[in-house]
Amino acid sequence: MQNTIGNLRRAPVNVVAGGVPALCAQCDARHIGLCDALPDDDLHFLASVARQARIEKGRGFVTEGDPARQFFNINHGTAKLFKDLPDGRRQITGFAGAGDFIGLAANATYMFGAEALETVQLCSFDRGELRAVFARFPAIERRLLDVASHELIIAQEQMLLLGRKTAVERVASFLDGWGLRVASCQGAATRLDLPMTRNDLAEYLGLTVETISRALATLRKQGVVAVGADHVISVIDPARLAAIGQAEG
Amino acid sequence: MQNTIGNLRRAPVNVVAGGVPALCAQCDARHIGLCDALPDDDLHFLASVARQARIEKGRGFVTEGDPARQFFNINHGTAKLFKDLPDGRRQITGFAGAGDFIGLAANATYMFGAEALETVQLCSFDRGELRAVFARFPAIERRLLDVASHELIIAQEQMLLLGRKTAVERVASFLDGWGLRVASCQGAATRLDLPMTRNDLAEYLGLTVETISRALATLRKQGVVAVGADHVISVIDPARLAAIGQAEG
DNA sequence: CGCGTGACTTGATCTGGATCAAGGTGGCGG
DNA sequence: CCGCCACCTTGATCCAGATCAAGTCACGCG
Repeated sequence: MQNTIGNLRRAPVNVVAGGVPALCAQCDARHIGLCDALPDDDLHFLASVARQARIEKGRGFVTEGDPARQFFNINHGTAKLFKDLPDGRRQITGFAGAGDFIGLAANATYMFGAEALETVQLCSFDRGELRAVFARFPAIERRLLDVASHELIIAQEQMLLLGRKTAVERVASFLDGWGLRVASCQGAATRLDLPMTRNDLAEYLGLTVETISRALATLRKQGVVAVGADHVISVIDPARLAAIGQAEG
Repeated sequence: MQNTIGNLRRAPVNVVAGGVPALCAQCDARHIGLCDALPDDDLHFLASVARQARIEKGRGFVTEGDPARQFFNINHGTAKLFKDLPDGRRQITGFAGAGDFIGLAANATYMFGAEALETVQLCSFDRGELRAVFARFPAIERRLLDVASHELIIAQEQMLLLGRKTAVERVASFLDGWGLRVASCQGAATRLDLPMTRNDLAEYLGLTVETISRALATLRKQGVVAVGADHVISVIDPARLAAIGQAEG
């Protein structure tokens, strides 16, 4: 239950003349997620209540059960969100990347844990101060409702996956979904650069590492993907991958 | 993709002097869910944009893929929400009862199907008109964000269940959760009156009917529950049930 | 350079829950 | 009253994925 963020600091609100706050200028999420709902001017107000932090790879920054004092918005990097059972079984409930909001699914205490898969940069907002932000910018609250609704859709998709899909279907679904995710930022990518280990994948898809490995081998033998070194997976046949993931194949 | 609601009608806004709209008077959800966020006066405005409908047991009223034109708020009865795979595999993503809101997890089209488990009464709101409601009552939008956040917590809990729990743990989790749910309305109940069949349960918990039956038999033999006729299950040892569901036992 | 360690793969075996099969029970229409 | 049908239970067998086991590979470190 220790404070997992040591290096929080009040964000400096340096303003480039006529531009966006320095804090936001090189933020990967400037034009997605929360902040895109605001004109540049209002962004200054938001930046003034934000603190920026850098989380090293492998470091946890949310502990399930801790009082939920802050929201987070990821600027750069990827984190995993998870829930554990007392005996160590773990379910990763999602991966959060640039623009993603962490902390919606919380009441008094966090109902999940979070850990950086790679070095993560994020903005954190005090939950109390956020009330003030809502009052001033109803657009943000509306945006949050949209975000939450979308997360609900993703969550239901994941329940279908966990409850009903086979191992190969789960892996295909994941790769297809991850492809769409990066495609929405960059162009349609054939080369996926995954930030997570096979073990993370297993904990996300409700399987074991060995089964992930075998499912990837199956997809490779079918000529659907090519498995490279260092977490790189190339999609050879995107249509087939999608079909398998949707259980149409 | 046919319209599954045949008997929608414009709700009459009969006002009992100094009271709540007649539409809302005997609504089970009057003091939970959406409407509790409003004083009686404002309720009239809300009622004026609501249509009330009655869905017979076993009747579907949302079809995945249909254009998402309305939100629903259940007044009475229970419905199941689900997602299907092309080959017929089904995952029930949740059960919605009085006060529960249906339609958050949708964008242009519904991303799930819904069907009444017992005769259901509900209010439906046109999504367009709801914009106007938001503008007039920001409290509702805030409430919806709370609702969505809470649903997100439930969804993550369910992912943990589907991805990592054993059959007996899943059934225990469900019974424990259902017990808490009815306890929050009525007092702590030892006698659970379930509206769904064993098959629904299986589709909710990612199992088969047979496994549900066996898991209940196990819990019965352990003296944790008693299985009665007609969907009645009595909780003999609530603490033990909760422990098994949380995988602490 | 050798050694230790963490991530991954592949093979052999085991097992929890699925599938297949056979009743039991109760409501309901004729 | 009977026969049908939907729902549930219990038993026998099967199998997808877990578990156990053994390597391979890349990398950091003394």
